[in-house]
Amino acid sequence: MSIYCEVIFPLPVFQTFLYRLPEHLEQVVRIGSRVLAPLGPRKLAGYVVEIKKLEREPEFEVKEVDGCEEFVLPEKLIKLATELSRRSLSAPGLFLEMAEPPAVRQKVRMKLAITEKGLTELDSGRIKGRRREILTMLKDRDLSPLYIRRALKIKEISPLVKELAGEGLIVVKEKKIRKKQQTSAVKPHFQQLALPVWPEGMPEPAKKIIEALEKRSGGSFLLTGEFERRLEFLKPVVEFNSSNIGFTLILVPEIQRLERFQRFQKSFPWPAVVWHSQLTGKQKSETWRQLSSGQVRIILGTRAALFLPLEPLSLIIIDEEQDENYYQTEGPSFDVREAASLRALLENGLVIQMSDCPRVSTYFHHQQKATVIDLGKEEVKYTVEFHRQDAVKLLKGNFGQEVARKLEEGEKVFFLVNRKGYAGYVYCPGCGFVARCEKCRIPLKLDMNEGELICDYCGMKNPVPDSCPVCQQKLRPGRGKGSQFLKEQLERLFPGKAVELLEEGAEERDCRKALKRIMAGRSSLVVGTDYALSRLPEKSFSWLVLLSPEFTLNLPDFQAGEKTYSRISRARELLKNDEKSRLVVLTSGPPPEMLTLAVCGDYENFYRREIDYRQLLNYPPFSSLLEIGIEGRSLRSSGRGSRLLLESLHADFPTLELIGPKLTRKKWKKGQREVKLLIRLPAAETEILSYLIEFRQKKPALRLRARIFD
DNA sequence: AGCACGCCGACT
DNA sequence: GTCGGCGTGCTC
Repeated sequence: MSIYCEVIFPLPVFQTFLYRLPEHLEQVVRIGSRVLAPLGPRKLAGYVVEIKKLEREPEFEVKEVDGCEEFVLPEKLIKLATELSRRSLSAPGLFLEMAEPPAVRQKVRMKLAITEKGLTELDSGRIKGRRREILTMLKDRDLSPLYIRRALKIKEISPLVKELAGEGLIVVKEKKIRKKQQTSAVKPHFQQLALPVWPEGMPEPAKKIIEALEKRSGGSFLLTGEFERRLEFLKPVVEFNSSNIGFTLILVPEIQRLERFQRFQKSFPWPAVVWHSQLTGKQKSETWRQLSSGQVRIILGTRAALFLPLEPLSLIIIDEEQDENYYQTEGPSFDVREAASLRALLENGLVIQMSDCPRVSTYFHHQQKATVIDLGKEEVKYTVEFHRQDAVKLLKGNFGQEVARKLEEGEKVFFLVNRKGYAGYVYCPGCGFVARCEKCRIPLKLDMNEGELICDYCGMKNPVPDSCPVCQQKLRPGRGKGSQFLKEQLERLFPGKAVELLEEGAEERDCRKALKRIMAGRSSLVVGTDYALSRLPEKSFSWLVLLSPEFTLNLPDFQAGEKTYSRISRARELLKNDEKSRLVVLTSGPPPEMLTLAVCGDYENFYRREIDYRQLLNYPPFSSLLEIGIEGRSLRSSGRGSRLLLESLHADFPTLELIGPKLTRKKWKKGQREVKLLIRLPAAETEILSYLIEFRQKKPALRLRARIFD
């Protein structure tokens, strides 16, 4: 009787595939083995999740596994992927892919070449249209299909390639890029020190954590307070864990945040490594080798590091737990904080979350469990002032002269703005016409760098019309000025001073250059959006000007308050905390109390207000919300899908409270839109999740995404 | 994801 | 008529 195995492929599908194991692999393949198997016309690498015997042959034709690699994925990571898939409604294979060691994936480079027959046919003039264009391109040199596709703007190239190859007009040359380094089958492993290290002179809460680590009883703590104090507190804890218990993983929300840990990392006697998705193949292989050597005990990284096969992973530290980057929307969407807790649970490990402005729910839950450790913060020394005035008007008066004086003293000023581009819209002063996107119907944003009108929804770029299409008057930029406008005004008001603009869309290289100029003091005026917040060095500005920071407060989002607080909190980090420094807030109306609390870093009072509001409106943590994203192949199909889902939810869960639906846009996939539903969850979340999984099976063309707030 | 199949409008 | 676009369904 043969032995079979179920295989999961890194595809956006929710099924396992059954294969027969050839005899010579029966003893080799294990759960977690990376195997090569035929799927349709192609061969794919997947992971074995089950090995079994069958009473009788299944009805469908079963193919045989083709080969097996040495690498075996730990079962815990398979469990993690499965569980994350269940909660997020993303395909499990996509999570498994994240756990892949470097250099296992073999890349194949495809090149197309024209044949003799192709050349004669081309000369004969019998070939027309697209086919002719492709052959003409190939006359000079071999090209990859991707290159041709882009050059000729063809949507689907593979049928064309197949056709031409079938007629013998071109040949497909496949070149396997050989693996530079074979990943060792040795997984990262942990070596306990011969002599346990017991740190001395620890504060009481640290002892509590160490006890939990030693017992391997799991659990979680929330560390609040100033960053340096957090590190100081963590040092003996990490030292204890890393010498006696297991690996320590420090997670940061984005790559830029790794830098802050450099010094911390070096304060330990063991080599620490960094792991994130931007490492090159070579760097990954090298890091993997270091991990396999058993010397490394501390890993610093982004979400990608969460899937490293570290055993035992006894401590996961999550830095800046409030950071929105922890919710990944690209690829398989999931919450890194949730995944970290799951991973810790599988490893009997402990989680420490850190932040000086934790999410309201996080703070609430930890307060209930008495696991908040507050290390206190620095006293605010800078002065805070509010103005109800337009930035440019303000700068033209006394305020501008003070800024000029500051600049003469060699100090730096940072302006935080909400809006990219030059103006939010352009209009005709004669008839009131506003230029809009033809597809999305929203006003187009004026971008001076591009010299174009850009749609914020679909990313479509349009040339700026010379005049109003209705009455032929000259169009003007409207109110709601953006970063480019402010930069232009600053350059005019402070002639001779370089103004740097830091916002998304700039080349990473240009950004680095700008940062260098700022650091060197060659540029002292900086305009930036949120993009700048994570890149600018801490405590390097003596003036911080926030332009309409209340803007985000009014977004239709129950988390608007905490998001605004966290944004301001992050901006405050850039400000030098001394008597000479100033934080200036420009609002259009009277400043909401929330802002006053945020600019002073008064978390306690912010929290008290916010938690009252949440209770009043029955938002998390007092209820659970389920966010469902529905993405179809077009807006129409997502809309249809969302209505269908709504109806069926209403029918099967009559008491369910629905908030939504609404449209969301995704910047990274221009033009694609998803419909978002928000549901107030009854106690049993599993029930509704299984319901959604069933719904997905009935409507496979829709991509569902689930996220739970509680 | 890739690929095939099938439907539909717009062109040599 | 048929070419190319797009929606749907399948892969052990």
